[in-house]
Amino acid sequence: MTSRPQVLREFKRRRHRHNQCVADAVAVAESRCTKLGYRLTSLRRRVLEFVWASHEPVKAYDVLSRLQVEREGAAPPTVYRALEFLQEVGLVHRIESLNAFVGCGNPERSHLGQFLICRTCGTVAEIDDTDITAVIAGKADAMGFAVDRETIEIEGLCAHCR
Amino acid sequence: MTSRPQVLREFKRRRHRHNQCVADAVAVAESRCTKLGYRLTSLRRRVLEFVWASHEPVKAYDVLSRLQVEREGAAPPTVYRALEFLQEVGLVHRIESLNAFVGCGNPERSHLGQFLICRTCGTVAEIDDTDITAVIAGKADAMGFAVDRETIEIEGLCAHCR
DNA sequence: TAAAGTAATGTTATAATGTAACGGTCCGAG
DNA sequence: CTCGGACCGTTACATTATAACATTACTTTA
Repeated sequence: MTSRPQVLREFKRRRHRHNQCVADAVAVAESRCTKLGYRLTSLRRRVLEFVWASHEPVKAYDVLSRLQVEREGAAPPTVYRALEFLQEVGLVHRIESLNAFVGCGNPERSHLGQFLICRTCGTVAEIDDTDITAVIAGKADAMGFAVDRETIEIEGLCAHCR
Repeated sequence: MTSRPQVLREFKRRRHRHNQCVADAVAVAESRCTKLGYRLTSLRRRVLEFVWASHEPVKAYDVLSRLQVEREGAAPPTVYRALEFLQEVGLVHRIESLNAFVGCGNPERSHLGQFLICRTCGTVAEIDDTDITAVIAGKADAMGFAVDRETIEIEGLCAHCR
């Protein structure tokens, strides 16, 4: 098992310029959609911003509530469709164990979905670790299993909350 | 990364004496509950049997339908309570990405929840792999994160379905 | 630029999944 | 045998998600 350079995104410090996180995410989204020929409509951008409202997973119906403040006719499909789009483009991940969504800070690199979830503060860190992927791929391969998608959600206590 | 002996449960052959799987599971459940001082009531046993009806994940409401055939008053809480109990005792795992449940064949050893899920035949294999756990624990540790629970659900194609 | 085609969103309804709360019943300990 | 806690019945409701069809907005091309 060789160790290679990899994306190790960290838990955000409690205080940081979060507006910047959102702005960066939107900028990345713009360029990614342009590159792929998809449309980041105002609805999709707004939903993305709501998902990025924190580093905690956000529920679809919470996004809906916020959306309804400014968009009268918003209904569940409005949100679910936008979220589905954002997932397909890799801008958002779904956390299966929480029925919730988090922004992906690095859509170019990762569609894996390896998450550390703090059960106290709720913050999620996405790690896109090639060693983990490699070990799993190796084990799966030994069983003749071809991996398509991995869902890895690790619950525990983050460094801040210990 | 040293390789140690580990439980590598296999995908079941298409044709096998499945009654035996169920019978074994119930026997294990009996002895485990006895050992821990819990009661495997007839309701809980029946729900366990329904979960073991196949090697595919079973939905709570499917269990409910079957239960209602023989138990007039069965309602969602009936099933969810039994499933919660079975999970706590380690006899059943919840597959988060499917909102469904599978039996655990080896409750003594594993509460980890590492699953290979074939997207064609739906069959699930539980692997309780110490290498995977170790790699993840190592990475988490490097970030100061203390792991409580891991949810690992790998979707792909099993050897049969390739 | 107008028409036609496609993508996106609005809208209504409903499906699927899960839980709260309270009351009754059963079972084992004393 | 009776008391207390565990288990289950029952009703109601909360949460999460999708189907289906109508309308609007955008893009392409003649």
